[in-house]
Amino acid sequence: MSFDRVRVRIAPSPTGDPHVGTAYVALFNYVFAKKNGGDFIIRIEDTDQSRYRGSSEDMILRSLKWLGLSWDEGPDVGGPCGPYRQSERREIHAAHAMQLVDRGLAYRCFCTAARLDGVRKEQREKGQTTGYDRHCRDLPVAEAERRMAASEPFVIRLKMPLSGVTKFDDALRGTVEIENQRLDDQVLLKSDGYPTYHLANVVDDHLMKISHVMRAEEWISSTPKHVLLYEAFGWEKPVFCHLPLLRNTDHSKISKRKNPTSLRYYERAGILPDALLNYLGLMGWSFGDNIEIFNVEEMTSRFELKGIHLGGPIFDQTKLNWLNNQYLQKLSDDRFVSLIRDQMFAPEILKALRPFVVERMDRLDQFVDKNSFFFNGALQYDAVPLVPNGKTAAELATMVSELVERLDEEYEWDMEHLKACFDAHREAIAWKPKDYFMSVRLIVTGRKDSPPLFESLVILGREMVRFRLRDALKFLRQ
RNA sequence: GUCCCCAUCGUCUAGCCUGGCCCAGGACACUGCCCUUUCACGGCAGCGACGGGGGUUCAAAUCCCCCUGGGGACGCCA
Repeated sequence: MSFDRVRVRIAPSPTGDPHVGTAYVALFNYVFAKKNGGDFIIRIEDTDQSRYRGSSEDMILRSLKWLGLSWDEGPDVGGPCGPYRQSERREIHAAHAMQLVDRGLAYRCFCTAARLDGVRKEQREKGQTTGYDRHCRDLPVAEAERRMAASEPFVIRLKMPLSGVTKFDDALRGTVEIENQRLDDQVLLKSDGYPTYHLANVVDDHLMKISHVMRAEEWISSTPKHVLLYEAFGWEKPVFCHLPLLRNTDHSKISKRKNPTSLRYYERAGILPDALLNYLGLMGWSFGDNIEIFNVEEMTSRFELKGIHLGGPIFDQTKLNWLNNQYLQKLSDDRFVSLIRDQMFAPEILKALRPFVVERMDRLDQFVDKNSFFFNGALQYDAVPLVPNGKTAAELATMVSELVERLDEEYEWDMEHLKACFDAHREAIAWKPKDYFMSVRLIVTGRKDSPPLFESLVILGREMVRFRLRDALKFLRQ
């Protein structure tokens, strides 16, 4: 038997802002599905309750819609293979894990996190590869039963073969193989009853009849584990295809620390969805005939998996801007007007702004100038005294980089949380409030006479604030 | 460290599979010129790459090997 229909999926994890890498993988999956008359599916992989963020799923779906990518099945539209949210499929995953235990292909492991940490630490010190030492692999059934009865927490691990080689064919790279003895006894089911990525992914891909697994390159090394799982269940494997990883300018995997990665940032920065999609289509793929400007339909008509170039492309803001300019020039009057009016000067933003700005202006014609920082992207820092008296640029830079770290940890973006976060940081480094907040104010708003700081931060949004802080950091360190 | 993946201008890439048409084409960026009351757009020109070494071959960016370099993975995260 083989798959009678092309079905692909993207499986974002709702742990934060919608990521540009998700859009990248989504585009290629989408185009591949359309090219082959298949289905494009979205499945939410929310199996990590510690990192789960309630609003994240909505933001992801919203951003993908903004881009204009539509899906045939997903958590919001449903479909024949639902539910499309993994947290709602826990019983299915647990049952599959148990099936493997019953067949002797998986086992219960009672090792504590502390023990595992210790094992890893020791391995690292000896210069060995870290991995589970299989302490519980051969636990007598009776003992396992006894400890279970005593309600000791446990996980279920897959019994990897101790010898031999596991191989799979990557649609772009050919055969990839790895010696089984290098494979860790992967956790399938966590002690909280949720599945790990590996289990949930394989089970759901199979149940959802996914024919091609197109995902980022970072998954290559765990693919053999997935292959072994397919084999343990006796299921037909999909075609695996690992896409290159988007990179920062320093060639590392793209990350929010070094590059804006949130789709919401690009939307707010006024990048047009078509331009972003077009740019993403240029990453590792080319249209041919020296044509660089194309839409998704055109990309679909020419798309071939084999045409994907495997070198990791650097996400270059400058070229994105150029492309966006090309699209801007082609916009119709109506579209241009509605974008400026509804997006740049959205009524919600103006309303949110009003209470803080009215008292600072005498005439309407001052509005744009006094509040330009709400609408601008990068600010000019050479004309403002960012560094307080008595401090050095290096000290300010250190302060800002710590602040960015702290803000990245802060999930809630409201007055209360921001204030607590800033106060804690300021106290920790013992800066005078005046120096501390004036520097932040200048960095974020570019001027001394701005509306109240926290209100401004809230309205500006996390993405723009992070962008400005990092931008200032670059300025301070140059 | 171990394993895996990758390797053409600074960046995105074409060419590589099916060696010769490639003293390597396009785009971004950069520089200069033109257009222009400014800036931008646009046009033109310039700068700029097959990582190194071995093979195979009449012939290698293209095939093979080694080295180097880069990246990823080594979690009860995905």
